[in-house]
Amino acid sequence: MTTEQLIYNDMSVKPSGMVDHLSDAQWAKVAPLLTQHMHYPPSEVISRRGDFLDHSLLLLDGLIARSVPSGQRARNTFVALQFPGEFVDLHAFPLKRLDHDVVSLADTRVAIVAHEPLRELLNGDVELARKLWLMTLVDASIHRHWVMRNSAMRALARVANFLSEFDARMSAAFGMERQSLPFSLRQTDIADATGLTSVHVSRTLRELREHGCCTVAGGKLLIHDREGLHKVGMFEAAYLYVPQSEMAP
Amino acid sequence: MTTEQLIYNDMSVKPSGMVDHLSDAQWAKVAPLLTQHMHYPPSEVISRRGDFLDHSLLLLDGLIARSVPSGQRARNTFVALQFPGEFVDLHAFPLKRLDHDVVSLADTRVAIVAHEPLRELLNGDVELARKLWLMTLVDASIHRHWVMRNSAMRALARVANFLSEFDARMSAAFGMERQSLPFSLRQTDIADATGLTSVHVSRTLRELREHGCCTVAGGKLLIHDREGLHKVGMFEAAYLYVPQSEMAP
DNA sequence: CAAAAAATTTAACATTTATTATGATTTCCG
DNA sequence: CGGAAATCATAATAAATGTTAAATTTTTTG
Repeated sequence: MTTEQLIYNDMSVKPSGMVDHLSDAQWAKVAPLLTQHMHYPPSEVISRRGDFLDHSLLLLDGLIARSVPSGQRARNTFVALQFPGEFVDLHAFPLKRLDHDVVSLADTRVAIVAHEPLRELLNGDVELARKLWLMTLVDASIHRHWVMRNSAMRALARVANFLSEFDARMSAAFGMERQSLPFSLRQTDIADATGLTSVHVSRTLRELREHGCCTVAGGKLLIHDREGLHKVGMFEAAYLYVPQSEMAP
Repeated sequence: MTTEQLIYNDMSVKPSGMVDHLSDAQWAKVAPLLTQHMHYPPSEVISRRGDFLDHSLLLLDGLIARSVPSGQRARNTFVALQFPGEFVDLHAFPLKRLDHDVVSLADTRVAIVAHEPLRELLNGDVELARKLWLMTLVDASIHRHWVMRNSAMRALARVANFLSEFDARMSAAFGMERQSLPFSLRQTDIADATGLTSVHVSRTLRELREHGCCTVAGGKLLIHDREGLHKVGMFEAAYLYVPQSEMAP
């Protein structure tokens, strides 16, 4: 509940990740709005469903889930994850009312963008407004993929696809692929994201491990065979619309 | 494949439905861009995944599915439905590349909005641009609900919730609630939308019928007990962001 | 470091949903 | 109108996943 409040001033370096859809010039216009930063420990509810927001968040570091009450089970359902370099709830700028909780899943730093100055800025820059629109549409594309994944894929492929997405988006955030990734999700979190039970997630992760694809343990995701993982999960990254400059530096 | 091409000119009356988020003055600006109309029979692929679009569609009449290849089963997965009064693929305006097919599920009429004049219009009207942005964000909110529904609800609740959404969005399109709705979906379409098999959809519809909630037959959805249907499906309409003026005339 | 709490693993069993197949019904079309 | 095709209903069976519970491991905290 208690949050450390800091004032950073150097946002001059554009973070890697989704925000790289912005040109350097565009980033230079947005960065001055990001003066206030917040820090949250894991499992903190940052904003609540139903809240009317006058600001949005840019995730700088850590991991955030967008979570709704689950249909029938006791737990929640994650409808989205956000990675460093992504806006968390930019949709609240036009939409105002939040339809999901925003929850930290790791030690998390965010920068705050107040809607009022953002409105001023976008009123004067149609191109920039369209870029931010685009970034919310990438979120929507990812939502659609989640619908497909959780509706039409079996547990093994589902978890493999989910971990592939995690890997791809972390790669975008880092600006490079890695064999070992920080992975702060518990198995119950994977369950909430994939619509499985944590017991079945455990079984499924064992299977992926035995296939030689990857290992989830000790807060790390180890990718042993990226190509194999993608194959099991039928993963194709197009739906992520990862900015080109990041993936081909 | 063959499509009848008509020229209507009277778009002066704003359709009911999602597009009612626009004020009358805003509609008056958009309507002149909607001069070209198209008509499609059921099960026509209107646009294909991967296409680069220079236009978007406003659905006037009928029903449209946004469909992607299914993870492992033979069939497709529907990631969205669009109802009359809704834009079908407005996201293609900023995003350009389509990540799903657009398929008619009934006799369908659409109006075409070319992106070029739309860009001109929106460059000069920040408020209108923000409204269109908002309408794509309502789509995203519905996507999130579909993630939850298909991830966390059991078959009976899932189908009940799906039919409740169908009813609510048709009500918005009609401008009123009805006890009997045109329903051009086959059971395989319900299956594609809910991530179930058509066999299981058949069982589930029988159950809903025996509960006295609703009947799907002969191209109609008969709502016998709307409240009961909502209860079985745990349906709450907030995520649809239905414009107020429509539902409380 | 030790105790407590949390997370993971595993197993046995229950339930839900998928699969396959067949017959009945409805819709389409000549 | 009648035959063909599509859709729907149902049943039997199989497979996937959920549930419960207990043992183990890991992490957190005093």
